[in-house]
Amino acid sequence: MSCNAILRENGLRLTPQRRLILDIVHESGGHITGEDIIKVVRRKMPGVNKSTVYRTLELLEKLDCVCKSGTGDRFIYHHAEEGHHHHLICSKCNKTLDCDEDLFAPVKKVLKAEYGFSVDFKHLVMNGVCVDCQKKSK
Amino acid sequence: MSCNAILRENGLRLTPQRRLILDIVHESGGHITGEDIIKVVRRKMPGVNKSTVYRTLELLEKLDCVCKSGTGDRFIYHHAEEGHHHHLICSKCNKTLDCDEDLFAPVKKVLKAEYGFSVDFKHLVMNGVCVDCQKKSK
DNA sequence: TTCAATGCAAACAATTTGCACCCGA
DNA sequence: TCGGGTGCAAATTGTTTGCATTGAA
Repeated sequence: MSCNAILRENGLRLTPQRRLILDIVHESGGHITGEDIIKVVRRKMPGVNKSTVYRTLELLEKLDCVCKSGTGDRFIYHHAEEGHHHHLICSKCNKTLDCDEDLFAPVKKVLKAEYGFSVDFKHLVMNGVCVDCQKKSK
Repeated sequence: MSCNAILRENGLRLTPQRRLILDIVHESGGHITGEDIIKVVRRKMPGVNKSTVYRTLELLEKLDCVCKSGTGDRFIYHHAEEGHHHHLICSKCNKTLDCDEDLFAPVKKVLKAEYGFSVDFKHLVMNGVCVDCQKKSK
């Protein structure tokens, strides 16, 4: 179901601001920080307030239109439709990569079996060093 | 090498404050947030300032005596000596659990092979629901 | 006497909240 | 006209920084 439909279903509207924010998250490909969303918003639709951005993100998260994860010092958002994937963030160049969630299926199983913990693997952020930066540092 | 030794080696001192903070991180078993450290400090040694706490943590991290990981909205610290383990944080009760890092060895390998990404698995924080809360919600 | 160490207050950054106005169904 | 939606400013939260004082080697 589209975000628009989800909104309507809850008696909410797809305002230009919400449309914009939704688009930005979408266009980001993988994921994007709240701060960066605000930057883009300021460029594309000046006058839109950051509180609107955060409120919209909160709303969209509640409606499962976007996912929110923590990267250590801030939050990142990504489109829920794009399926669950994990985030690889290069600590050298800050570039980000996504990887498939299936990779973690075995781990998930073990955690459940051995620790009784059912992990929410929608929200996994990993730091490390990407290929390019590894080459550079040689 | 003990933290004390590491400090001395760098011409630094193991002051009562540092000793206390080190102890708190140690006693926390798994890991503890900066805020919680401050709370315990206030109880055990009132008058010690939070800036001292954070500065000490920063120092201890630089000296590899403690590790710092981020959960999105805050940081958690744990003793470096206790080896690298990952953190399971229950999103219902906020209880935390640690799991072994070996669990992720296969994943690490795949990420390296398929994405060329060398993950730093010292700092992994996972959200989910713990056994107890799963029972409760039934 | 020197410089590491601390307390205090103020700065910070990212995010959240209170409030009043506005506008569309 | 009712309440969803927004902008604005101020509040919060966790953490960091600047600065002057203190105290141990």
